[in-house]
Amino acid sequence: MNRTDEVGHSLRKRGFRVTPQRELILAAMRAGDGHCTAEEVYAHVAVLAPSLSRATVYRTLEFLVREHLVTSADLGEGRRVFELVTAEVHHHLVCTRCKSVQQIGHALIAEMFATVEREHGFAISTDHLALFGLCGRCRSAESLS
Amino acid sequence: MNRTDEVGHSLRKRGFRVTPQRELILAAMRAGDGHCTAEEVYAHVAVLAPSLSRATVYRTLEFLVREHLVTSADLGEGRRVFELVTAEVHHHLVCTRCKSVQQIGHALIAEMFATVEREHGFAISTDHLALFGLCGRCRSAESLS
DNA sequence: CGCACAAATGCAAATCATCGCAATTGCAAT
DNA sequence: ATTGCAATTGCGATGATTTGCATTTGTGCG
Repeated sequence: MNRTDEVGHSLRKRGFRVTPQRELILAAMRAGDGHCTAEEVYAHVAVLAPSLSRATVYRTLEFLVREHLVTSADLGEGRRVFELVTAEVHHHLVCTRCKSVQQIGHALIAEMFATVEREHGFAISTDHLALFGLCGRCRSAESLS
Repeated sequence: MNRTDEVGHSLRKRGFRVTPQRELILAAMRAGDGHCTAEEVYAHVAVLAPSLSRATVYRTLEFLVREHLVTSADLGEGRRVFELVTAEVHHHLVCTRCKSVQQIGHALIAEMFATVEREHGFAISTDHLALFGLCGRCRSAESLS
């Protein structure tokens, strides 16, 4: 049983449908390198299924996020990206100067989440954070000026 | 010298202009209860200055964020909110179930930021985080079902 | 199989947000 | 007070995203 079937089964089990549109959208996301914007998914899918509407892409992505099969993060400047949920939970550091994006693991963040939960009784489920600031290179460049 | 003058002075000192539009937008934000969306600001100022365009509101808010006079956060559901920078840096816990929003201080977050900086050489400047999850009440309700 | 029904889609219109560019206008220096 | 210049605005166009509603179509069930 491949991953497509697994996802399909898991959706059906929860009372949702597995439509050709959803399969195409998931396939498009698997084909990409990880992050993709809604428009990228649409462009990819529109080749195979020209009648598939933008609205369906947006609604499906939102649906997949709601069902925890996909995560999304706003990397600033209108760049909202989507990514299939994989084993590795991670977050991003976005440099506001050079726009570079680096990835960090979940450990540090999880620790902070645990403290918040302990002190405020609030269980955080955010699993794809974008944190803005200056990367190492830009910090050096900045301090020279 | 009131706060308006202070902001004006601080902007001029940095080579920016204090225009009637900017003053109106700042006044609208002070009139609100803290958080406000771009559309709310626009609706508020459009009464006094119908010719003030939406583009100016969006550009001005973005400008004020860039100049650290305003912070913004995406509290989910397409609601990007803006807030005047006050003394107290804070963040928000947004319950995905009951939509309640609670505020937390900067201390816990700052600690995590410091660790990220130490381990990744990245200086985070994010000062208004929205973290999603379940509030105490909804966690109890959830565990019953 | 074929049916029933709710879930999902497509379309078009509404909404939210951004952008290029010409015209305007603060403001600092005469 | 006047002037010069760059910052800012308004406008209209464009792009991104969401929504309402009629229609289509998976899915479970007999």
